[in-house]
Formats: sequence, C-alpha cells, structure tokens
Amino acid sequence: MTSDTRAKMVAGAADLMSRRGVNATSMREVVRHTGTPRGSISHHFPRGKQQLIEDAVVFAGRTVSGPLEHLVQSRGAIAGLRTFIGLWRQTLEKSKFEAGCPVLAVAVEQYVNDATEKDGAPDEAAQQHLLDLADGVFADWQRIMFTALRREGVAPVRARRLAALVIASTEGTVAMCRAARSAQPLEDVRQELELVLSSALAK
Amino acid sequence: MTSDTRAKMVAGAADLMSRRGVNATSMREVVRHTGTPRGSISHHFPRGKQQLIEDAVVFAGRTVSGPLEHLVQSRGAIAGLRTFIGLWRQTLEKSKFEAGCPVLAVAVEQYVNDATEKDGAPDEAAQQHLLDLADGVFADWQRIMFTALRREGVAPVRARRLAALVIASTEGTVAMCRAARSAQPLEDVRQELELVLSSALAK
DNA sequence: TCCTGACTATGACGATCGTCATAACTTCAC
DNA sequence: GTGAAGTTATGACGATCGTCATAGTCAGGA
Repeated sequence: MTSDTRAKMVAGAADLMSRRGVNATSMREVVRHTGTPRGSISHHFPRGKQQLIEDAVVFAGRTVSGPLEHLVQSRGAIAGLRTFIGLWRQTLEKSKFEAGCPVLAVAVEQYVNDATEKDGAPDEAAQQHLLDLADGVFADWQRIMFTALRREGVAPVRARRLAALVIASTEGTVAMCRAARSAQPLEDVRQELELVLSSALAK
Repeated sequence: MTSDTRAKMVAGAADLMSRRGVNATSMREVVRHTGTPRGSISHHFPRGKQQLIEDAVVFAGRTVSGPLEHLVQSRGAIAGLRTFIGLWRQTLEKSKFEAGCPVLAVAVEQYVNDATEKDGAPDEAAQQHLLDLADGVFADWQRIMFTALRREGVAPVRARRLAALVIASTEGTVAMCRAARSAQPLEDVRQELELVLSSALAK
C-alpha cells in the first residue's frame, strides 16, 4: 500500500488547518499530532509544507464532496443542503467548535514561508496555486448543488446563483459558529436556505 | 490628539490581518507597513500583539458598522444590504482580491503566540477573548440588519434568521471571491439575497 | 547472505518571531 | 534652563519555524 503514514499526515494537516489556520499549522505539530515520524516528511512530501497543504485541501474537498454527491443524487437538492450543513455541524460540535473548514482557512489566509523566501516578497506562484485549489474545491461543491437544482427544473443562471449562495453562506456560517461557539447560526441559515430552495423548486 | 501612531498601527494591523491572516501578521511587519516606530509598540500596546489584534478587530467592526448603520436608517434594509456587500466589493477590488475581512480571519484561525506560551498549551483565555470580540462584531452587524427588518415589518424570529443569513453569506462570499480572484460570487449572492429580503418584506 | 531501495531518526542551519531592557530623543510646564 | 513625562531607537533573548544532510533501520529479492 502507498504508505498509511502519508495519509495520516494529510488528514492530520487538514484537521490542524481547520483549527488553527494554515500558518499556525507547523509540520512538527502535524507529526506530533498524528504520531507519524518527522523524518518521513521530506520523503512523502518532497516539496515540503506547500505540498502537504495542497494535499490537505484536496483531501478536505473530497471528504465533503463524496457524501454530498451521493446524497444529492439519491435524494435531491434539499437533502443535499441538509447533508452539507449537517456535515459541518458535526465537525463543529464534535470538536467543541474548535475545528472549522480547512479550505476556508486557505481562502482567508496567505501562506507565507520564511524559509524559502529570503527576500521580502512572498512566493506569488505558490499562493496562487493554493488559491486555485481552494477555488476548485468550492467550485466542485457548487457544481454538485448546481447539477441537482438543474435536474429539478431550476433555470441555469438561477441554479448557479443558488449554488453559490448555499456554499458561501454555509462556509461563512461555519466561521460564525466558531466565533459564537454555538450551532445556532447554522440552524438559522439552514432554515432560510431551505425556504429559498423549496420556493425556487416550486416555481 | 491621542497619538496618530497608535491609530495607524491599528489600521495597518487590520489591513494586514485581512490579507495574510492573524498569525502571518507580525508586529515588525505592521510597523514596516505603516512607517511607524517599532519602539512604540510596547508603549502603545503594553499587552503586546494580543492587544493590537483586539483593537484591530473592533476597529474593523466600527469601520463597517458606521456606514452600514447610517445607510440602513436612512434608506432601509435593502439599501443596507447593498451597502454591506458594496463595502466588501470595494475592499476586494481595490486590493486586487488580496484583502478580505480581518474579523473573519480571527474567526477562522487560532492565535498562537510562541513567546508567551512556553508550555505546549496555547493561551486559552486569550483565544476566547478574541473570539468574543469577533462574535461581538458579527452580532453588531446582525443587529443593524435585524433592526431594519423589524422596522419594515418582518417578524422577530424571521428577522433574526435573515440577518444571520445576510452576514454569514456575505462573509463566506468574500472568502470565495478571494479564492476565485473575482467578484462574481459576490454579485450572484447579492442578487439572491435581494430576492429573499424583498420577498420577506412584501409578505 | 548480501544488496538495494524505501522509509525513518536526528541534529544542524539560517531565519523570523514576540518580548523586554536600556538608552536616546522630544516637548513643555515650571 | 531644567526636569519630567511621553515617546522612540536599538539590540538582545529564547523560542519555533521549514529545510536539509547524514546516518540509521528494515524489508524482500538475488
């Protein structure tokens, strides 16, 4: 098998990133947190921390899009919304509102690596690539919602906007729940989004 | 006057936090970025970086709630929504999608300070206080929207949910725009939110 | 058995970080 | 003018960081 160690590092990095953010997640902490050998970092991730973060972002993307796509295809858009919000609610509550969304962390922060950037300027290309990956994850989640809405009769333009609203508001709400240390905002937003979607479907 | 230096530091910290996040914003960079004297840090902020971040969060909160409250009171909830989204759109475009929301950064990250935390455990109380402040800013913005909706006839419970939806989705969309380096998501979400609000007001 | 390749252990390197102590510079009432 | 208080300048301290080089371990095929 392709090394269980590597997978544990990626999952651990995603978890830590969702709690502390990208820059506050050190590779030393990842191996401490996951019980993996520090010496294996440069073996499994030759491009270093940058590569670990990249893998963590797409890992987090797949972790959500898997169940989401499944539920959406078998039970429709509204069930997909409930699944999406329910997944984040679980993450928040199981971690006592410490963990959030690692993809959002990448979208909010700017990754700076002092070691490889001797000169003042941060590595432009590396940051752009991380943003591309985060954008790709968001676009993937949106695509799933979009497809479901289309299949249930919503016009293309409207479906795109609604999918954007669902993903964006959920991500924002996850952060607000973290700040409030309460799942109340998620509940409020879920109710309103269900109203919006069912009224768009009834049209 | 109570030291122009101090104000510049706070504003500069808020700007840097919105671009890089909390942990990637160093005090040395704040003084570099604002042209303020490094030696004045411990004079104006005896509690150090923690205090600077706290001040930056409430500064960012006021910067938005000022215009927002004004527009909402003179022209109503829908105008308030347009103002709120318009402010973020300006921030994003003027910075070429590098700057975002510093309050969101606090809500997404976890502030860790190696200097004052010799032992492994991060300072629990400090982090909680930052979250309280971020939560307070979000609550303040929500309160403004809530009051406007109430005044225009929306039932209390519904008004609370709608206010939460507006703030959360806008914050989430700002992050998504940063990832996409495009204002398109903000435009999509704005349109849908206007539909939701006007239909709630027409009820 | 031995060798080869994949993996792990460990410590050094240069850098930045936040904080602090100390000294110098202003400003202005007295 | 001369203190004193409010500021600013500067460098040191201990810590962590990401990376790298080197050496060690350990499978399984020849």
